[in-house]
Amino acid sequence: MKFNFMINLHNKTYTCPVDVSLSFIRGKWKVLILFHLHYFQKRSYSEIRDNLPGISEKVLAQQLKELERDGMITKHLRTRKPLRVEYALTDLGRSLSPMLEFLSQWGIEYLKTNGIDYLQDQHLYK
Amino acid sequence: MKFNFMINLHNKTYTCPVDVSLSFIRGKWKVLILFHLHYFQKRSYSEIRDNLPGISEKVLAQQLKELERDGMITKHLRTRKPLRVEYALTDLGRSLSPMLEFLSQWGIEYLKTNGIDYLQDQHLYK
DNA sequence: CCGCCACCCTACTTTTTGGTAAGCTCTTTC
DNA sequence: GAAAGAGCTTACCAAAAAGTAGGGTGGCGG
Repeated sequence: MKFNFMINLHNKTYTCPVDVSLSFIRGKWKVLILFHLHYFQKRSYSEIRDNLPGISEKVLAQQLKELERDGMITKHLRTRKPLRVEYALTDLGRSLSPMLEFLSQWGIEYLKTNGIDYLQDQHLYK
Repeated sequence: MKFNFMINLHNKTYTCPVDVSLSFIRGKWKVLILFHLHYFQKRSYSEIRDNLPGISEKVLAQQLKELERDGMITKHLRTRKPLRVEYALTDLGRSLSPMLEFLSQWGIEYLKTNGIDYLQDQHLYK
């Protein structure tokens, strides 16, 4: 039983629907950004940046742009005079929420079985 | 509200549990391999290869090794005389099944809203 | 005994991705 | 009016990931 045929979409080729899904979340920080927005609903540029320790401005701006282009997030101009923006998930982005939650829970579980209690630690560090 | 502290595990640093989860499935083909094994239960090296059009033997062997090292899959020696092996998900690997199913369904949905009926096409190509 | 297939491995190159550092506008704050 | 912060951009460089091309063993089928 084989079904190795290709899917063509947006001038790219995918091996299967999973591959299509993955194309949206590839990139070191994308899922983290999506999870962040899932968790906080609306966030400014600097709020996202400050909660992703290690990300560079270049990469952040880049991935935000790609996520916006792909219809996963929106960028809302709050004020133009002092430039203030707000990022949030779109409906499409929100449709990934179950996965984002799953990844978070799975990670917490994995840490627990490896002797790290994330929730307790979170409490310690706050 | 901020909680930017780090998690240390296996000599690496993670920003949050989601990041921990992601570390297991990074790589262009890993999720595809996992989904494949989720779908077929047991598969040989060449069965996996033939169902991932475009993957090189180098990368396949590499990612299989990493997945094995990370406890996601097992490699079972079926026969030694003619070397025949069988890859399958471990319990840990199987614990990702909900996500694998989700990614597949999400991709199918996405394709549908973009005018591609995957199931129908699958029928056509088989 | 020739070739093919399963099951890889290795050296090397290319591509992709991410990081560094700096700069720029506008605005509020001291 | 200097500094600092939001929200970026750009040029350049490094690292990571993936691709290419070949090699190798050991059956098995003809």
